[in-house]
Amino acid sequence: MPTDTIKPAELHESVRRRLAEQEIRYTNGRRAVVTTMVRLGGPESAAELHRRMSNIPLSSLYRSLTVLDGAGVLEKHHDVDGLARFELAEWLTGHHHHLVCLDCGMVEDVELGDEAEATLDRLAARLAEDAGYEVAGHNLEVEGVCGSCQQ
Amino acid sequence: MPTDTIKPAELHESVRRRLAEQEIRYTNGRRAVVTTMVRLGGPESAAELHRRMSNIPLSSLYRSLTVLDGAGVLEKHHDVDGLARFELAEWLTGHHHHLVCLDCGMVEDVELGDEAEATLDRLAARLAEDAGYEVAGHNLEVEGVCGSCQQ
DNA sequence: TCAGTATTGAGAATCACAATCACTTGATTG
DNA sequence: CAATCAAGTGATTGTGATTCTCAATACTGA
Repeated sequence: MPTDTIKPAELHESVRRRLAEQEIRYTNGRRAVVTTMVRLGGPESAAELHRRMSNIPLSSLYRSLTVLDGAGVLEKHHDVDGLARFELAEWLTGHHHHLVCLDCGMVEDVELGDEAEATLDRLAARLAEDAGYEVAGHNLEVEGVCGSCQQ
Repeated sequence: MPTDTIKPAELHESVRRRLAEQEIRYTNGRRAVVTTMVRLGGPESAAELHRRMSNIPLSSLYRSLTVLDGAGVLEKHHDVDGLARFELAEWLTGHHHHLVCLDCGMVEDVELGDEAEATLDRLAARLAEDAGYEVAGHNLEVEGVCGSCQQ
């Protein structure tokens, strides 16, 4: 898990700076969201986050998530059921891909080795250029059945 | 666009068989959905489909989409906003990947060359196995800005 | 400290989508 | 060909996630 390697204090400082650039305050509520995201590590739904931070009202939580997403601190994805899931942005955690369990819906972060990543990068770039796109990024989603769902 | 190469008549026949295997009728409403999907080619939302088929009530459209998805004729994805988008399943159109425009949200189907696809396949398989997953498939999503959104 | 702006909390509103239910259609059987 | 009966449809209502509104509050800079 990429987030293992990040010290919370440094991360909060990075986030604070990022927000400051955009003149957005790093309030307690927002800090709490980031802290919880670090603790959980993977992409989590608003409902799950709320379960861990029941003191923060849902509406405020959603707003914090929106603000942090807009500021590039969080990234918003949607799982198989369309539920929104948030995770710390890649500039905080490192570039990674997703393993999705088709059975339980869990999403796991995985990193590719450098060589593999470079290959993928090249593939994506070629693909985009051929279609007249200006490349911004890529994400490989691998679908399968996770260990605990297999037996 | 992969779907260019498929004759509607054959495709309908394939779909009919697929549904028949599961004792599901290929009704007019369902056929209309498939026809519209072929015409549009890419992943489309229920709302967009409804715009093209305003004679079919939304509730019926949703049901048809659910049935066709369940039967494996359509595949359901979720776009950046969490909106569900449907497209013809890969066994009908061929395996492909997605180019997403970060600006207008449009999703385009793209095919990778055989060698590239094989490489990606290997990557995905290794990745999944290392994590104890039983691989089922993969999808590469390349994000960028499309031609018309660039200027 | 004061004014002005950003943020929050509580609740209502919205939106995509699923479920219900009475009615229709269409396949099957005699 | 008509009777039968399950599958499908349309209209409507329900639901759950997310967003909006607005009054109350907290910051920030002068």
